[in-house]
Amino acid sequence: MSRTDRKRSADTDHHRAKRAEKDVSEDELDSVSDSPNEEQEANEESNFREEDDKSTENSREAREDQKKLLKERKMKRKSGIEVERIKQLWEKLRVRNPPVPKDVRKKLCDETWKLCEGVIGDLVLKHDASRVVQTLVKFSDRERRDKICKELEPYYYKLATSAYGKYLLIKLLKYGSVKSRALILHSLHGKFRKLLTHREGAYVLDDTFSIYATPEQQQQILREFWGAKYALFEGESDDKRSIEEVCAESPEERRIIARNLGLTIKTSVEKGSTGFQILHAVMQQYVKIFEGDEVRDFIDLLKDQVAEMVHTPQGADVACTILARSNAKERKTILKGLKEFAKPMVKNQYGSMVTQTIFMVIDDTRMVAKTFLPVYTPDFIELLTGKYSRKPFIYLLNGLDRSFFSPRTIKQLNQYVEMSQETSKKPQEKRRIELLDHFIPEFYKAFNKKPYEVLGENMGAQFVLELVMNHDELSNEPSKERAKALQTIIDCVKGNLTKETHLIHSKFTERLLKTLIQGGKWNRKTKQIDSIEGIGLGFEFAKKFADELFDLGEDEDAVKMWLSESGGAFVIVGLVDSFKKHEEDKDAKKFLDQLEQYDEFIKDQPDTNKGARLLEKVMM
DNA sequence: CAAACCCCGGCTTT
DNA sequence: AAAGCCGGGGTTTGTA
Repeated sequence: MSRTDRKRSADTDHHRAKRAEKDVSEDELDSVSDSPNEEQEANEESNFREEDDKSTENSREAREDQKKLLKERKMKRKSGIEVERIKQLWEKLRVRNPPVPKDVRKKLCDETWKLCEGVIGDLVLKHDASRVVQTLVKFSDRERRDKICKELEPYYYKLATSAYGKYLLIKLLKYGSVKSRALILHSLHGKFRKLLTHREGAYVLDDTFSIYATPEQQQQILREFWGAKYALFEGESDDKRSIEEVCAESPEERRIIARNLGLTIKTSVEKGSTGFQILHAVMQQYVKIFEGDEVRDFIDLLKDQVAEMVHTPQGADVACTILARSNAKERKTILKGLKEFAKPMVKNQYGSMVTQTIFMVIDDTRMVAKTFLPVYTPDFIELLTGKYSRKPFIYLLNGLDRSFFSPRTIKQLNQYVEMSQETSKKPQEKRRIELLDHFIPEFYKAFNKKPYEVLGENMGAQFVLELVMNHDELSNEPSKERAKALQTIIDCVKGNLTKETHLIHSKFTERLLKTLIQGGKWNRKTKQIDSIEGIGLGFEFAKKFADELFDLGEDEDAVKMWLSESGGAFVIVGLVDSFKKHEEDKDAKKFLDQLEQYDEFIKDQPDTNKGARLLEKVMM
């Protein structure tokens, strides 16, 4: 039964219909098919039996069946009354609309608990009774939950692999204390590998691993996949070595571990479990130690489904590793499978790293551009301003600039590049430039489409700055596009500054303008500007800017307007700095002279206008 | 570039 | 289950 089926049957149930619709906290368990009745239960059990011994011969079958049926009836008589009573209580307990008053709920709970205590193990594998226990868990206090957990200790594997029991197990983990979670983990210990390949168990294990297990417990679980020898629980072994350490010590051990991991991965992937986070973690271990043919086989196994793992931390690491280590042909296949998901991938925290790794390690930049550009083009503005998605593009423009990438990230990305040495030949910088060559026209197109909106967004303005400041030697030198963009920027900041909507009021505008006027970013180390020459920035831009906005000092109102905004005044500071270096230019000189007239006006600015304060100093 | 700030997810508490 | 604290990462800011 699929999840949706389950939901549907739940929805049609008459009990359910009365329920408040918005109650989403309802656990999945409760949405298991409703209206349990004896027939269904009997069916369940007979199904179970059939599964257990399929080998029964026809002739003996009848007799065996009868025997079992009899036994079943007996069982029912023995604990049947209790089950009935428990279910009655549960019917009252589970009502949601109106909710059961607390005191009544407690009474019902206590009574249910009295009946359940000691027989929980018998209840949990029946689909209706297991729901009773779930509700009980939900409404119980810490102490009682712990007791339930303890009582179920021998049953957890069965629970995890049971279509009905698995929900109870998840619920126990969810509401359980740290201690009871450890208990459950411990009881499942030794069975993790079996669970991963089990239809129901894989879900339970994945949740357990990715949501409830502590980092130590995660390591513990993963070690079990190395091989039986390493499946020791805490206390049983103090071996805390990482997989690399163990494998570095003994080639023989490495071989065994690699075989175990490889086999597990292969089985799971072929079963269609590529999306499980725990599997990503197992793969992450594997790719740390695989070598030779193992690498080729692994890539071959996954090359069509990389998209399924780029959104988890471990999966992204695996994806980056195989991208780095695959050869040209393999990369082509991988990219083909990724194309369709390129947009969600680059927007994802981890997926954007994968995207950037693709940009950084693949020699065939033409193929990369051809694969991704068409997907990005319709939404470039969104992507350029996205928290994560902008990173790969910033990289293209500016390399691994430390003001955009943390040392940790830089190190990690460089490791992938390192790994790619065997299969990639071009210098990394060459790859970046080639790719940029393809991308830059699209960047400009995106900006031109909605310049005002892009500049209005902080991230957008930052990107535009990187864009126009880029001065790599590209084959189709985009100087025309750049000049046009610079003009567009000036056009966008024309107009009345006192208007709320003027760009000067959005945070980054002032920086953008000042940097362009200075002709480069301020370098704190060298205490000067890293100026970029020959692309129309610096003095050239400053003159143009002053000319278009202030008519080079002849338009008093415009100058005053800029001076009375702190942000605007900082921009003027930039102009003054720039013009002072070029006093031989008559326009520059004229502007400076004109500005002297505003001496008083600047002095009269309140202290909140920090830009004006600074301007006073610079003008002296 | 560094300090301040902010936002979010995870964890603890009631 | 809700509220609040904490730490990490990312962003903004300050104005050389």
